[in-house]
Amino acid sequence: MRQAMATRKEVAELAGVSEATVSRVLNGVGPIKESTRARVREAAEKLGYQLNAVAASFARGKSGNIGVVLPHVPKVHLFSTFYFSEILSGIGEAVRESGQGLLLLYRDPGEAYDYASLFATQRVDACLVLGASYQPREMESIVRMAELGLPFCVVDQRYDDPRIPSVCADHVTGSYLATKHLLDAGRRRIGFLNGSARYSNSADRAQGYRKAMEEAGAPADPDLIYEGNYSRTSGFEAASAVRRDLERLDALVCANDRMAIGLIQGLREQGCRMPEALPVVGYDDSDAASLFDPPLTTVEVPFYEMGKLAAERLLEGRKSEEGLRPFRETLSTRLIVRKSSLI
Amino acid sequence: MRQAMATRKEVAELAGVSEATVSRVLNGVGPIKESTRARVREAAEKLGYQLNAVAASFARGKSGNIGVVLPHVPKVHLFSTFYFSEILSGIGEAVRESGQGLLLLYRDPGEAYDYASLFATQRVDACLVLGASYQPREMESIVRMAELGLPFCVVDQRYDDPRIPSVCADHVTGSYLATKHLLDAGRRRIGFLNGSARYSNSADRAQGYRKAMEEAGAPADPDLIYEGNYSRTSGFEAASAVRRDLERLDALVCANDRMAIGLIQGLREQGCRMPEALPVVGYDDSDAASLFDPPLTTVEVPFYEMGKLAAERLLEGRKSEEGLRPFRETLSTRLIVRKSSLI
DNA sequence: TCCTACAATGTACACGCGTACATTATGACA
DNA sequence: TGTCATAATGTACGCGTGTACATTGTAGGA
Repeated sequence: MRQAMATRKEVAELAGVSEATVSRVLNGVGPIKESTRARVREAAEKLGYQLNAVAASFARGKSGNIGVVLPHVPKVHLFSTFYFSEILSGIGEAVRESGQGLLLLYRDPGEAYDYASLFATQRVDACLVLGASYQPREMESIVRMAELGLPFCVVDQRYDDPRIPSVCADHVTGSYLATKHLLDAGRRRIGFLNGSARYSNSADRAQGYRKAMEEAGAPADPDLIYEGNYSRTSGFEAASAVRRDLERLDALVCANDRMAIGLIQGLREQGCRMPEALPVVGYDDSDAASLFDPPLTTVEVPFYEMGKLAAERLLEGRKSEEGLRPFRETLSTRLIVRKSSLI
Repeated sequence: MRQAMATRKEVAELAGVSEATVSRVLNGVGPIKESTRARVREAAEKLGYQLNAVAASFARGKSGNIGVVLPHVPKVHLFSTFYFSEILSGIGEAVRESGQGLLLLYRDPGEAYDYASLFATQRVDACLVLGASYQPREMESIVRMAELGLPFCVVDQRYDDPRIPSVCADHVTGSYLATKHLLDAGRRRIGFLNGSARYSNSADRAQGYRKAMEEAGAPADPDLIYEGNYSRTSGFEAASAVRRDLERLDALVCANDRMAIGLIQGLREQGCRMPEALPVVGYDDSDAASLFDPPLTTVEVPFYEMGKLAAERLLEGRKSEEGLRPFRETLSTRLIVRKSSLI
């Protein structure tokens, strides 16, 4: 039942002009007499004609799509993760306003992903990389994109290479503030539950933590640094180790809220009263942070704004003549005090 | 610095074959001598040649993209909503496996959205509609798609028109179970905080609630039915009205967890002890439900599965010859009892 | 050896658009 | 009226595929 679309030729005939003129009217290009424009518009309307976006992309040599490359983690509902969902919301907002398409792409973390071919095959005109890590193959792929001068931006992952554009958050300060908050409350032996070390933002958090500890003259004890993977489950599992070290611990800083929640749940399961047994601070200020019992002291990170900014920068660059210059934006973070860190 | 891509012609020359053969090898079409296949592969590899996806789409007359149409609500971080994020995660999983592209599209709720033109312009080969409502203009647009026999599927919104394919959840039963749970606990005067009436899933919830009440011989009191918009804020605001009616209320069923949480927070702010003052049940079994204090009794809805199923059905239909036949799948819901509904 | 069937490959073109370049209309000005 | 700049439009072609159809190669049977 799908009716064949009217062709540009038919529109041209009906309006009594050439196909080129139809094209010009529909794209708002070049000088056109007002009467002609009206005739063409009318003819197109009457025939129900619409530009074929694929053909137009082809002729222009641009897909009109911005790609967002996401890690595919089996069994994880990626969009349901505060981190990704917020960043994506920001990206969505910016791209929506621009009229470009938003194409979602999955990559296997750790695998080499051929970003360049995304451009070679013209599936995207520019792309945003989320959840990137320091792993060699992943870095190579990204560096290669930079070498080719392709328009892209990495979100929340720092690389030393200055050619790699990125939008990050100041996790060093965020983590520093979280730790200092506990130190100011008189805690000295503060542990740290970090996420996977392969992300720069994990390293940054660790750095901020260490910095605060050193400044306070209570250097971080390596034995009190735990590693999870940012999942609630990993926090839950870390509870055993933390439980064992409980006598040597005054407080704990977690690299995200989910792990903090998992940890608290795990400790409770092991008979600890929380937060009395161990003040905890989270990180991200996710929805869960304020809803959880106890509400989490945490670090607010402008994920939405980061996504939006990254997309906007990319879209700007797309317009300007000689692509976009590499850039690095770092947005600030902020401590939010709630009950989980109080005795 | 962007190096020009090698052309199919060059590959053909290097391999000593025609362009058609190159195309056949790369698409795995038709019988090809093994030695030829190898030569072509090698040549393509050597030249770093890759099919131009846009050109291929153009030649095929298909974009290779599945569209997901989302409502754009200003200031709402759509992906950060349990409902959308779960459905999207499911869709993402199915589409990822299929090798199609996943194109995100925004529509203004209530406005007429020209779905048909999405196809006419070939931006998508099929599409999924999320967050659709009963509003006349929206319905018209969707019916029009059905009339044109376009491949699409509406998620979690029922229409009477049998030509409209959809994947829904059994909210009547879900809401029925939630209400019955309270009735079984001896509550009689049960109120209902619904979401916007323009969604069929709101109507279904209301119906399940009324059904349970009638069966129990305690017909729903219209005065005890409140309306929010599924946001936490709207739940918070509803607290005033509920507070006023507190003497006439034994318990309250909410149409989603966010509103339930907002309501409880609002009532607490007005000096009520919760859940003692009013047992509440939520709906969705979002992450927040189990984290909140008190943990919410709620109804589990397989949003992820719904998204996945809808996408799979669409992708199947794409393969089969004469498109997809209209279908309606209804997935079941399940009550989960926690503390918010206990005295 | 010739014929036939099918495998393997080549030839040629359409797909629908954007746009460089060519051409014609228009109006201002001398 | 003639000239010229510019507006307005037309002509023609390329973009890189997929694929229908034509052609050639090959093997097996009569």
